[in-house]
Order: sequence, then structure tokens, then C-alpha cells
Amino acid sequence: MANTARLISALADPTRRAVLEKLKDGPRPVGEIARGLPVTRPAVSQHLKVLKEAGLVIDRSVGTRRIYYIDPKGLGTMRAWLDQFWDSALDAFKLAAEVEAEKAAKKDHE
Amino acid sequence: MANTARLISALADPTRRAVLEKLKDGPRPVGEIARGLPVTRPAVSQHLKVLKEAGLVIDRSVGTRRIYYIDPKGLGTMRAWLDQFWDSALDAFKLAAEVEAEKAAKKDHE
DNA sequence: CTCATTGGTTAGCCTAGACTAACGGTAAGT
DNA sequence: ACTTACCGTTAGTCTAGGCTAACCAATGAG
Repeated sequence: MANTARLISALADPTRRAVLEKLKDGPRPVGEIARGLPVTRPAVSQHLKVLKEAGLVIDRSVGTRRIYYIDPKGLGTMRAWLDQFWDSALDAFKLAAEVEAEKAAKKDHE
Repeated sequence: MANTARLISALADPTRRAVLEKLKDGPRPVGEIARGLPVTRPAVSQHLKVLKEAGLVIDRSVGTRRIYYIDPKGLGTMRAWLDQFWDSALDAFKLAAEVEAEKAAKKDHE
């Protein structure tokens, strides 16, 4: 998956996570998102562009305002990547633990 | 959860993900991890330090070598954070879709 | 004891990207 | 037409952090 990198780096920025945190409770216009955040509105606008390209948000124009939603698609692929990673890593961990146990057993009776 | 930020920023770097990808198949010493990567060994060592502080790897000294394992704990908390986020975001998305459907229905019979 | 191997650490350089200021563009109200 | 509100974009600055080179510490072999 190529855009996994884009997804993770999009989630890496604290301001961007704060934006998503606000959107978690429902759709919001840009101005309302920027209110309460320690950055200016253009900064929020740039972050929303990154989040959109990563597939984490969707936008919709209503009059002069632009409403942003969370896109479940992005979170889904992120979850899939993490799950795939988690499974094989856990297998490797168990295997390593078993190998260690065998080594310890061999050491015992010598 | 405070170290979620540290976890995500640790996963954000491509080199660090490549290191984890190598460790996914089993424990490796530092030199073997660095072999095949486009960076020098000290760079890998620095990345391993970050991954260790984030709770993503564990290390164990064997003679003059240092073996690195993947720590399932870090991946677990990462998964928990993502799940929590995913659930409430999906709820918000469904709610927004319903509101939109009601608006459309109202528009229909006027 | 000497030397080779394996790794962690530091200083310094350099690029990616987060931020603000200023501007332009569009929709609604008067 | 004029004004106000809301938003995206660009130029430019500045900091965080990734990289290498050089150095030091520890272990094992001879």
C-alpha cells in the first residue's frame, strides 16, 4: 500500500490530530475548527488539504462555507495496515520466545 | 494516552518503518538491520533508540552484539488508539449521513 | 596485552515542513 | 454596486529532526 506513508505522516502532526479530534464529534466549517486552536485559519486550511489528500477527510461547499467531515476510508486502510503488521510481528515475537526457552532448557542440563 | 504522539511520530519515518519491517520476521542485530538499508549504521542506531523509547522494540545484549525484537506492547496501544478513534468517527459519519438524508427528503416535497 | 568486531554517542550540516502575513476569490446581505 | 464574512493560496521565515563523520566503550580471539 503506497499511501500508507502519506496516511501516517498526516497523522503525525499534533495540530492535524487536534483537527481530527474536533471533527470526531461531527462536521465543522473551517472557521469553527480554527477557533480554539493555537494556529491561524490559513494553517488549518493547509492541514485540511493534507488530511484530504491522505483520505482522512471529505469536504462539501455550503454557500460561502466549506464543511469538513471525517472520511472513514482513511482510518480503515490505516487499521488494515496496522493489523497486518501486528499479526506477523506477534508471530515473530512468540517464535523468538520459544527459541529462547529452548536455549534456556539446553543450558539447564549441561 | 500521552505517548500516543510519540508512537505515531516514531512510525512516521520511512527508515524507521523499514527497520520494523526487517524486525517483523524475527530478531536481528544492529549490523544486520543496517545492511541493505540506504543509511549508515549510526543512523539505524539512532532510529532504534527512538523506537525503543516509543515502546516499539526491545533490545538484549548478547556478547558484543545487541539483538533487537519487536515489542507487541507498542503496537497494541497504537491499535487501541486507532480503534477508539475509528468508532466515534464512524458514529459521527453515520449521523451526518442521516441528517443529510432528512434534509434531502424535506427538499423533495416542497 | 593487542587487535578486530560490534554499537552507542556527539557535533554539525542540511532538508522537510509548519507557521504567518498578505492577497485574491466567491457568496450573501443591504 | 458596496460591504462583509468565509476560505484557499503563495512567498518567505524558522525550527525539528534525519544524516554522516569522527570518536569512544565493551567484548572476544589470538
